[in-house]
Amino acid sequence: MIKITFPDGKTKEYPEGITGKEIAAGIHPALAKEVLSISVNGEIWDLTRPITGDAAIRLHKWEDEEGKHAFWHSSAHLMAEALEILYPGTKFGIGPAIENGFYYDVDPAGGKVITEADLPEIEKKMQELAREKQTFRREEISKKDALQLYREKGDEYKVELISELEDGTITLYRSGHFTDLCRGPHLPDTSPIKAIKLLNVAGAYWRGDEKRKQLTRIYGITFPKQKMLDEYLEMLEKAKERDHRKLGKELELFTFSQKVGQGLPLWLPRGARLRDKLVDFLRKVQDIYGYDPVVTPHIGHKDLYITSGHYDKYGKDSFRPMKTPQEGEEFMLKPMNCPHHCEIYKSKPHSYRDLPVRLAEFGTVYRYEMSGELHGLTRVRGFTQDDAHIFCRPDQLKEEFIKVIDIVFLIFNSLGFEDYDAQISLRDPADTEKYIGSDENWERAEQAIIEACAEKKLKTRTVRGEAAFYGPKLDFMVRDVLGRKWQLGTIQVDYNLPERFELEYIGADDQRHRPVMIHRAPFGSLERFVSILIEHTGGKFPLWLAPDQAIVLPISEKTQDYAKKVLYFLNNSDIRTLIDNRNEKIGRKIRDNELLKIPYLLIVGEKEAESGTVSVRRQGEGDQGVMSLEAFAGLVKEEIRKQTAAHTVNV
RNA sequence: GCCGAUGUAGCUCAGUUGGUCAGAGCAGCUGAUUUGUAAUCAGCAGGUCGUGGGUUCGAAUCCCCCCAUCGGCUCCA
Repeated sequence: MIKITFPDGKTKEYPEGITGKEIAAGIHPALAKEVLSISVNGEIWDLTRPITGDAAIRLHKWEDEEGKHAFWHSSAHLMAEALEILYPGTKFGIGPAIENGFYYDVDPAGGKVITEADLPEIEKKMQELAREKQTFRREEISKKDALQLYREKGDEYKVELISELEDGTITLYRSGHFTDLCRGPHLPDTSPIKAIKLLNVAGAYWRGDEKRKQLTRIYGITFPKQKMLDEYLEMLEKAKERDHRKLGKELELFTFSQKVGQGLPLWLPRGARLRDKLVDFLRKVQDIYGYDPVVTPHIGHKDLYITSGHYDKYGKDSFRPMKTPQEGEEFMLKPMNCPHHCEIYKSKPHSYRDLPVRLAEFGTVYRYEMSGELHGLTRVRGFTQDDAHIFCRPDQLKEEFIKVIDIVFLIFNSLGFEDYDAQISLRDPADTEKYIGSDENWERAEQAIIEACAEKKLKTRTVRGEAAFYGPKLDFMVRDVLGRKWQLGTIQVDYNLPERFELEYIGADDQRHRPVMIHRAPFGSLERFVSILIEHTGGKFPLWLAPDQAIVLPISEKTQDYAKKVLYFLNNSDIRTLIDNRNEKIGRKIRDNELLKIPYLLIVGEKEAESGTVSVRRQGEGDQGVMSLEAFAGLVKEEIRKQTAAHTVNV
């Protein structure tokens, strides 16, 4: 007998070799049907794998990540089996479960190109196979046998994977006619896989290495019930409605022109107004936090970037230098503001008493991004950073870092961004070659970040090897409507540029010292920030940011004069107001302006004209009743006051 | 950059096997209507079918180059 400990701490004796499935069935037959995988002493197992010693277990259902994981992993195998049947000779790379579904990287035989048109057929085959209720059988195999198996099969990808594994840890899973090298775990059989949807096909480099062969990656998702799949697909459709590229067009926020060039956004009046509001907001915050504004040109001498090291590192990936016609001097579009700011720092001597010096600029930079990377406003070739560089003493590093985290918090709180990841990126200790700077400085900077995050109680994920070449950093990442992650705010420590630009300050000891630099951009770039803001709000911006806050809708021409009075009154009260003077019925004006997501629609007819009032309609919420102009202006002011109260700065 | 898909009026889309196939709705313009909380009616105008080649008696439709967009991969100072 063995002792099994349940998550609630209770224990029970079972015969040796009992399986998760049997334990579940013993608790309740219904549970046995729902359970998908089991954790045994913290390791996720198949439900059918015999437990041979005392163990702490957890049973996983669909609601648990571990349950979904087994479900989707098994689905990937099911798809692989379907592919092997439909396209014999297909070779297989890896096929993991992912956050939403699964994929498999495959190399079809005979130059077959799998496209989206093939997906329905694959889905159909998967359905057939799932209904066969194929069992997944786990099998331990020696490295030698595994290698032989896949050499015979001619699958060089699996051979490569196996050759990197340790003998004694290799397992195969067999289901139907398909055998896969796999760590598991899997469902007992394929029967729970009821609803299948293959989503898209993409190219993916083998082992993520662009120098190696590109395999065909097929993404899919499966569910235990058709209804769940329908709901998932509906959710995806809804998310697409909030895509900033779609809303940007519909709400006339920004556009692109092939003639201007790809990845170069054109901000339309409504978008520019929104952007200006964000800039005003951050300027105010930065004033309070002791930043000094600076302005620098869009181009800089090539020598500037040779000094900064950017030319060496990124010269090939930048827009090519341009030459002056007479002297042939080379200039570059600026890819970074920091070299310019370093020169500003150098323009006069600094005392330790002056530090920190905080130079801020909404600086527009240009970077050559590969064409396949461009994406709406989130990834562009010309963008404006809410950039600033803090030059401080080494002993001020942590405190300055904390202040920047405060600014990021302030922005995220003000705009209701709650769902973000904070990632500390440290250097890869195994490969210190690719980084610039002394070990001692790296160590000190990494500690400062870690401590600052701990002090601000910021939940972070630490990733080694993700640091910039010049220093460690803290990034704030958010997701777009389709779940893709993007970096917004960033705070980066840099010991490198002060060195390269020979920046100095005079210390209390009357000696020259080198300052430390912090690069920071709480929005990241205005383009990306606005794209996320659009998706986050679905285009319904908070009143203080809305490009147009109200629109006056006269019922007929008879009330146009009064409507104009209302317009002037509100504009004079600093409420951004428009008028809809079209010769249309009121229902039409309401519909069109609701769709433009203007926060307040003010309907004025003869009744309102007589009494000096407006009939107020809040976007998305309907009629709010009639009120005087003064009362409406007060309402708007109060709403804005509440929204911007979150901006209160505590320094 | 790589793999795959897509590209028809400002927008959203129809165009069957190459032969009145250059269309519709919305937007725009003109006129009528003077309107009370999510689309008033009528008329007009608008496109070298992404660009450039090619095949053909004939190409939006077939082939090739290029450009852009979309989904991924890789990259992201």
